[in-house]
Parts: sequence; C-alpha cells; structure tokens
Amino acid sequence: MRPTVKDVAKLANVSTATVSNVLTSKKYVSEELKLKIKEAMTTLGYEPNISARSLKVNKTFKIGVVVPDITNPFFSEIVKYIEKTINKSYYQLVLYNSDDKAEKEKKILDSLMLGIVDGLILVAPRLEETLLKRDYDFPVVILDRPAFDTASDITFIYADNFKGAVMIANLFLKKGYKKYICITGPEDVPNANLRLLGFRQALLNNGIKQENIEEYRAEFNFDACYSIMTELLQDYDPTQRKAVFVCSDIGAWGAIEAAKSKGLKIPRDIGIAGFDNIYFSRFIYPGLTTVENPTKELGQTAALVLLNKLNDDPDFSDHTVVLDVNLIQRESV
Amino acid sequence: MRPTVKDVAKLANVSTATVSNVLTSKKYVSEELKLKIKEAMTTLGYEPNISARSLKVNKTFKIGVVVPDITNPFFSEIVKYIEKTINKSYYQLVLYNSDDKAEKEKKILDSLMLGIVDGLILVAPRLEETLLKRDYDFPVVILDRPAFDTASDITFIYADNFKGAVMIANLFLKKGYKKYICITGPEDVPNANLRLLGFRQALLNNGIKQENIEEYRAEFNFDACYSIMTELLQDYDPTQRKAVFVCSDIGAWGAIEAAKSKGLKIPRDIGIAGFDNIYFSRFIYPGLTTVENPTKELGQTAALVLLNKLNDDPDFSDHTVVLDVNLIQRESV
DNA sequence: TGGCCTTAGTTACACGATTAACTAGTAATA
DNA sequence: TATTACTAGTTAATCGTGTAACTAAGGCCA
Repeated sequence: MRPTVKDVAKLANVSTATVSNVLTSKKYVSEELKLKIKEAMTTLGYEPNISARSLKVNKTFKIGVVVPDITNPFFSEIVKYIEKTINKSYYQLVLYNSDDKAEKEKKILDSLMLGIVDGLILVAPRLEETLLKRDYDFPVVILDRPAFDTASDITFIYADNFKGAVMIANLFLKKGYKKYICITGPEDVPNANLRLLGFRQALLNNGIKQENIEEYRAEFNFDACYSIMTELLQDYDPTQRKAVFVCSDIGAWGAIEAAKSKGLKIPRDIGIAGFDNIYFSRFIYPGLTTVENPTKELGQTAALVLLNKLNDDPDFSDHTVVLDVNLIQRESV
Repeated sequence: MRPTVKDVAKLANVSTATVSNVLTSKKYVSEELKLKIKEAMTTLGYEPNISARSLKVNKTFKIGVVVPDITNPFFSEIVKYIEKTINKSYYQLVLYNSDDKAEKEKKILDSLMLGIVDGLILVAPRLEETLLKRDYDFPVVILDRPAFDTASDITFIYADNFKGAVMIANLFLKKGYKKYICITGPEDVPNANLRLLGFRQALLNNGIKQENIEEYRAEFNFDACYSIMTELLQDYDPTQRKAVFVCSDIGAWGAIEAAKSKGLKIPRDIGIAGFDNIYFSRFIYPGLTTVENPTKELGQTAALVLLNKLNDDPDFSDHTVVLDVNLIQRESV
C-alpha cells in the first residue's frame, strides 16, 4: 500500500495538518519538525496523491491542448514547446486531436466544459466565433487565430500573418517579378484571409495594378495546391515572370512540384513562396522561401500565459499577443 | 456551484447510493427510479467529478504516452492513432516528450512511477533494458522496439523491421544493382540493428559476397546521412551500380540530396531506399521507395491493448505483437 | 403463521489530502 | 501582574464519490 499523509504524520509524531503544511508550505513550520517530516517522507517513499489533492482544492492539474492535427509539423512543433513548458510545472498536458473538423472540435470543447481540465490551449480552432465564445470557467488561450472577442478574458496569441504576407510581397517586388498570384486557404480560416490581405495590400501600395494580381483559394495541402497550380500553368510563358505566394508550406511544395513537372526552373521561370517554414521545408529542392511562423514562441508563451493565469498572476491578465515573423530566404524566389 | 450526487439525490428523492448505482450500474435499480434520477441529472446538468471518483476507486483515468519527439512524423502519426482510440474511452492521454534523450526518458519514467497514470505507452524508448525493466504497478505497452523481457507482463508491439529490410534487399537484387550499402542508425537502437541484419542476411542468402556490402552508421536525420553520403560518393562511378538502403526516410532524404548535388540521376546512377514511409516522403523528388512502418496499427493496437489491460480483459494478456510491413515502391530504386 | 431468502433501497463510512477553527504556550505591553 | 497578541501546532470537518453493511418489505414454503 502506498503511504499516505497519515503514515508520515505517525512516523514523524506530528498531526497530518503539519505534514500538509510542509507539503504546501502555506503555514510556518519549525525547521526541526520540517526536517523530521521530510525524513519520514523519504523513508516511507511518500508521494502525495493527486486525486485527493484535486478533490480537496478543486483543481485537476491538467491542461487540455486541442490541435487540428498533431501530424502537421506546424502543430506538432507548437505542442512540443507547450509540453516542454507545462511539464516543468505541476500540470499535465492532455492532448486532443480535432482532425481539423469543426464538429469534432465542438465535441471536444463540450467535454472539456465538464471540469476535467484546469485550463485550455486551443490551437488554430476552426469553429466559428459564436461557438468558440463560451462561458468557460477556466482560463483559455487561443493560438494562431486572430483575436475576435475582446470582451472575454481569453488570451489570443498569434503571429503577425499580415506582416508576413507583406514581406513576401516585398520580396517578390524586389526580385523583379511582374505578375503576382496568391493561393490562399479556405475563407473560414482567418489567417488565410489575413495573408491574402497583406499580400494584396503591399502590392497595391507599391503601385501594382489589381489586374496583375490573381487570387485563388485551395485547401492547405499538397494535392489541392498541386492541381490548382498545374491548372494555372496551363500555357505559362516564363517571360511573364510570375511569382506565386502559396499561403502554406505544404501547399507551396505542391506548387513547386507542379511547376517542376511542367519543366519550369525555379526561381528563374517562376517564383514560389510559402508560409510557416515547417521543419521539412529546409530539405526540399529548391529550398523554399517562406515566412517563419514562430512555433517555439507560440507554444512557449501559450503555456506560460496559461500557467500564470492558473496561478492568477496579475501580470498576465487578459490580452492579445502578436508575435513577430521572419522572412526565410532560400532559393525558390 | 456544480451539482453533486447529493443534489441529484435530493431532487430525485432517493439516497446518494442509488444515484451512484445508476451511475456505475453495478447494482440493480428499478426502471422507475432510474428514469427519475436521470431526469434529475439532466435538469441539474450533473456530471460526475472525476477527482472524487479517482480518489475513491484509486484510478487516475489517465494514460501516459511517452514519445522521443512529437515533431517526428513517424511518432506524431502513432500518437494521432493512440489519441483517436483513447479518447473514445473514458481515459485521457497525457503526453510526454523525451527529446530522444535517455536521461530525460528516465526522469519521465521516474515521475510516472508515482501513480499519476493508470497505464503507459512507451514509444521507441532509448533507455537501456535494465532501466526499462521496472516494477511497474500499472500495465505498460512498449511500441516500436523488439521485446526483451518475456518474463514481465509488458506488451511489446512493433513492426517486422527485419522483414522490411529483407524486402528492400530483394528489390535491390531484382533491379540489378551490383553493390550494396546500408546506412543504419546508432548501435543502441535495436531497430537499426535489425534493419541492417535483415538487409545483410537477405543479400548473403542470395549469393552476394560480403565484400560487396558496405555498412555504415549515422544518426537517423537528414544532415548526418547527407554528409556520410557525400563522403561515400567521393569518386563514385555510376557504372558501379550501387544501391543504398538508408534505414530512415529522413536519412534517405539526405542521401538523395547528396546524390543529386553530385549530379547523379536516381535511380539510374544510384538507387536509394528508406524506411518508415513518413507522410512527407510521398512529396519529395524522386518519390522515395521505402518500407511502410504501420503507424496506424501501431498506435491503434497499443491503445486497444492497454485499454483492455486496464479493464483486465483476459483476451489481451501479456504478449508480443509483430506487425507486418509493406514495401512502398516509388521511383528512387 | 413463522421462518428464511431475496430484493431494492438506505445509512454511514472511506478514499487522502487540505484547511477552518481551535488550543496551549509564549512574548509583549501597560 | 494582568491583558492582549501572536505563534506553532492539533483537531476535526470537508471535498464528491463508491460501497460495505444494514434494513425493511415482500415472496415462498413447510
């Protein structure tokens, strides 16, 4: 049988309250007793029972993390850094995968409302705002999605998608491309819209005419972007000097393959840029020029903010954190 | 305040014991009362408190999953399927990342010994056997590592690495390559050794002389394999018709890039095969020929076996599960 | 009818921690 | 010296379940 606080108390000749006090260090206990109690703990191999503590203090010591797809390197990197931070604390990371389905996301949220976690990190939720806006009775951090609800005390943390897109546009201009294509994601993905917006804005601001900007939408995956790209390249003439901003790295991979299979040389005949800078993008050929989405900062600050909220540290009250992005220049532009 | 079993009992005019009995359905309760109680539950929005239940029945309802690196697609896929299966049950998946460091793995195991999970899935542990062999007081499943401890009641689930390597060797033979190289992983990774063994065995069995087989070791990553490959290709003559089995996909990526940057045509000048068939391998050029490591089956059966052990289902007593592998033929061989 | 078994439900305690309320002893102050 | 204030502990209640032990009622049978 595992030793309990009672066993420790008996061995150290004190009351269980005193043992608990050294455990929680909320009340002063003389050094003498403290020592004796700690000694008793080690000889018995005592470890507090989390369930009992949970019940009493009404905490679960669990943090829920909901990602659309743990298989997506962008998300798995975020989770990695969330994990690193959470597991330094007393909390445990409980993982949920929504399969990028709004419906499944909703089910997970429903179940999480029942007090089975103390806090929640929602990564790139696809649920519409009204369904996301709930009466949470625990702190919530939403990652990689622009803030929509300034009234609630949800914290929003996301990279500056608009700026990233601007950077790509500026690079295209600097490199002397003449026509500009944006292949962005579904309309219900706010970041997809922001990237498109930033890209268009920057081009217009630099005197590019709207007729030289083409805009398309495709799911953020290889195949969708591959096929839309092959279509666009139907009878492409390299002297047109087009540059394509595909709003996700994996989509850019598809675009690159489509261009390569048309016999085009990148970046000479056509420029292609991505967004996210997933780990594997450094390995493909030609090296993908992209915008770094700061997974480390995203994951880390999400976890830190949440942990601070859980310890109701006033430093981290409700707010929005916008992280800066970096342009990663490789060979594809 | 959240309603408790007491509130439900009061509203339904029964004792808390009866409420508990319909909750656990361990004792017969008349349909009449059952209905009344369920009604009371829904009107109050009652949900049982997990911590209290945990304390009473001495379970945590948590399953620990330890992976070397959630960022590695092979592992994230496994986790995805573990999650799918676990979250269908009453259990929660608690994630730990060992950074592929034996030392950190040990620390995680140490903390898990303290009764904070009911079961454990260890994915591709790097800890040496003596440290892995502990006196667990909960069921354990070890994934992607050959069984070493038939005495304990740990369940081992892994793909047939040996056979996979044999398949690659046979393919090389069939395609008419004349010299054979194996770049496998570190010596302390059992699967690395099995792959090398299977490869060598199959070649020798087919009359290939040992002097035509070269064997090297490198970490399972892009850079290590890239550099060892460039070295091997120092003054390579395509008429030698070599074929290289790199024992991980990401390593094979490195080898492919090394070969390409030497101006070699794959598979004409040199054949390159990988192992794992990670998701992204389908996108690189040329398409990587590799062995599919069945992440879905690995994750799924791991979770199922563990859940069955937790419900002490006798069907799933201690044993070893070896999963079959498939050859994925693309263009690199 | 009386005794016994079964059944459906209740009472009351237990799980292992935290903590409010209390106590006894000491120090400080007038 | 008497009163108060603090200190360092203890006692006992509590969190929300599950469940062993009990009870009362009904059915069965000799």
